[in-house]
Amino acid sequence: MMGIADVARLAGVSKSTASRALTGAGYVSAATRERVQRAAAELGYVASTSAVSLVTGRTRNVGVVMPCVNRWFFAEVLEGIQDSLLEEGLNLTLYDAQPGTPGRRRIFEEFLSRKQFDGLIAVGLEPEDAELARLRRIGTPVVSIVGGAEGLSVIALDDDHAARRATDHLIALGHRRILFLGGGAPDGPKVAGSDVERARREGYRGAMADAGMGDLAQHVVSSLSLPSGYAAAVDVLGSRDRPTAIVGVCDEVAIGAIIAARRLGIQVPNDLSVVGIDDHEYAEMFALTTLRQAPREQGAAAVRTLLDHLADPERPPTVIRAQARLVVRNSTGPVNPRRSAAVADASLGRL
Amino acid sequence: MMGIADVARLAGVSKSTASRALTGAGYVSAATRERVQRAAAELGYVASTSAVSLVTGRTRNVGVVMPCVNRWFFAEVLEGIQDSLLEEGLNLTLYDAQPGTPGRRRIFEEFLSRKQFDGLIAVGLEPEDAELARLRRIGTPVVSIVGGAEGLSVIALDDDHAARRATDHLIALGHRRILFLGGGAPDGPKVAGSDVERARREGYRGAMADAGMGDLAQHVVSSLSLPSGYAAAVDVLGSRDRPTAIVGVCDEVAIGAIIAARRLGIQVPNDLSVVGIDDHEYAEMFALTTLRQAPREQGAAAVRTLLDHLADPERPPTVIRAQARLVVRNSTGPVNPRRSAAVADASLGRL
DNA sequence: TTGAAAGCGTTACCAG
DNA sequence: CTGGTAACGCTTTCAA
Repeated sequence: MMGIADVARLAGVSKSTASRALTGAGYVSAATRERVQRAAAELGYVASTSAVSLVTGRTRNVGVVMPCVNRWFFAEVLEGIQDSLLEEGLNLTLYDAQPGTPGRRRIFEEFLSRKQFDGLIAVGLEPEDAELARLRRIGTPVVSIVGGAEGLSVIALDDDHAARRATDHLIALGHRRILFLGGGAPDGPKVAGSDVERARREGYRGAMADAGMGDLAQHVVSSLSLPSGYAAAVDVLGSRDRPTAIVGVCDEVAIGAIIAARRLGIQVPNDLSVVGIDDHEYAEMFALTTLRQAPREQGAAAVRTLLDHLADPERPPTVIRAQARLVVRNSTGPVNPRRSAAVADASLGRL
Repeated sequence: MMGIADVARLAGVSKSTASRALTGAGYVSAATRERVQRAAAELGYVASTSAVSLVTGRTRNVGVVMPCVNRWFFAEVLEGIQDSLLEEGLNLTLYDAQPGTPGRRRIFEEFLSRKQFDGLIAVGLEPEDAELARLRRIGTPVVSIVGGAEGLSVIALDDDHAARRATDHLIALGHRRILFLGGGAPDGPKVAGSDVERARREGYRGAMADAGMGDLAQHVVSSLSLPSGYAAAVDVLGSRDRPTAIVGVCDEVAIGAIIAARRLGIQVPNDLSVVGIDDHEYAEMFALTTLRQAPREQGAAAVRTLLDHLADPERPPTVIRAQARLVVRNSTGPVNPRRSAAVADASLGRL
């Protein structure tokens, strides 16, 4: 095991000088620095992280907690975080805290209090009270993506606004029978993403109400996944008085609806308009109109914010709430008068 | 900052005794242990990881390197690893080493040599020679998932075998015009997954050759993603002399082909059979016949193997090569005689 | 069964 | 600009 002592000896200087030369802190003559660096390179010396951390109090390590990594949004955020961290020479310790698992409990009770990192990024966590309490007591800065909490810095999408714009877009195209697809049952059990889903549903409702169509608002339950969106849409679209437009709680659900429509012979966008929220990697393939959020950039922003907090511990928490941009593709179009009429007929029981 | 000294003081014992009581190593009377633990709990004491690592030489931390986290397979493997690690009370440090990025270079040149972890799991890395050399010199055990290398323990799928079985399944159904969809151009640039793709293509070719249909073997390029599979399949299926069956290099590509077929009005499985490799989360929704690999379990197995190496450093490397199991759903069926004839006609130029 | 003391490999402080 | 020395917080001999 090669230590800085070996480097110092080879370079013919003291440990202190070697340390200064290598870390760049403090005065060292150019010649000495050169000599020490050469020696270190020759020996393949790498400083022991534990020793450095022990004495400096910094781990050069950032913790990331998220409820899963196998969903598009989370994976993207994670890559965004990783990229930024790498640039700063910081390590990423991952905690995959799936709700309701013993692993999650352990993460909150043991791992997070180990102070193995200089700061923490929590993504879409929707922590319970006990968990939130632990988060606060961590002692290092915490930045939250998606969800927020008093006293933490937050990077999030304005979900209400996104859903509102999605709905408004459909309304502007003349749609009235607009369905909101996705999210849990109004008083079902709490699952990952349910806060987000609720906010989006509220946005949808708000837009409908503002357009004087509050009584037409309709919500069908679906998990935030493509197969689930597909299954739910098959049910919904099978009925005679089906909607002319669907707001998907997220792109995967919206795409599920498009696939369902195709299978049932319903033309998109002629007979059915579909809009999502995300701008998922599949959105383009399905020509999905959607509200773009940029998860990678959210990840990068979280790292920046965290770094700011690290540099100045007194810095008050900040909240960034981004507005999604509408990306119009080909899954939405003006309401089809024929279908519309047929629907009207159907609803009057004449067909 | 509370140290073990504070715990010791409160419990009225020495640091050594406190340490023994807390770590469980060495003799401590039950009464003392009780007292120390109570004191620790009262103070909310948590041992400093860096201090412990410094003295024990163990970080209780496992590194995981993969070329991306936003693809199904990798995300699943990652969750499998995380679950197992959590159970063992080990931390996971993630390195997302996307090929060709400066980040990747940095990971190999700086991070991996920091010895911040007790062991490393490399997933689908396909390292270049220089990278592999670094991997070997890490000094901690390395377990590889997917790819392998002399001297490392490996957990992998038998890709050749999987593709063979996929192809045999189609042959047994009477198909002759079977296309292999996916993977890079034979001598294109090296991209993530290209070794895997090559092995699967070989398996396909082998099966075709063994059935005396080697000259019918046909390969169309596609990236390992759903949109890419879709686009490639649209091209392929648009032509009059299209295949009656497709082997997708992975499920996403296969599903892309199914979606393409539907769009073109081609019935699956009546007019086209499609088989994939993976058993992706969407496979069931598309009734995709596929060869199941279990990435979570591969992750778990890698952790087990790594732990074995940690427990016994002399343990020679092991290689586990799993055989995928055929899961028959509804995307494959007997070749349709009518279409088959039409194709034969077309190929003779009579249509 | 317990305590004192010696490190683990660095950085940081203080003289020189 | 450089070298000695004291931490950093813990585990681990070694004696008692």
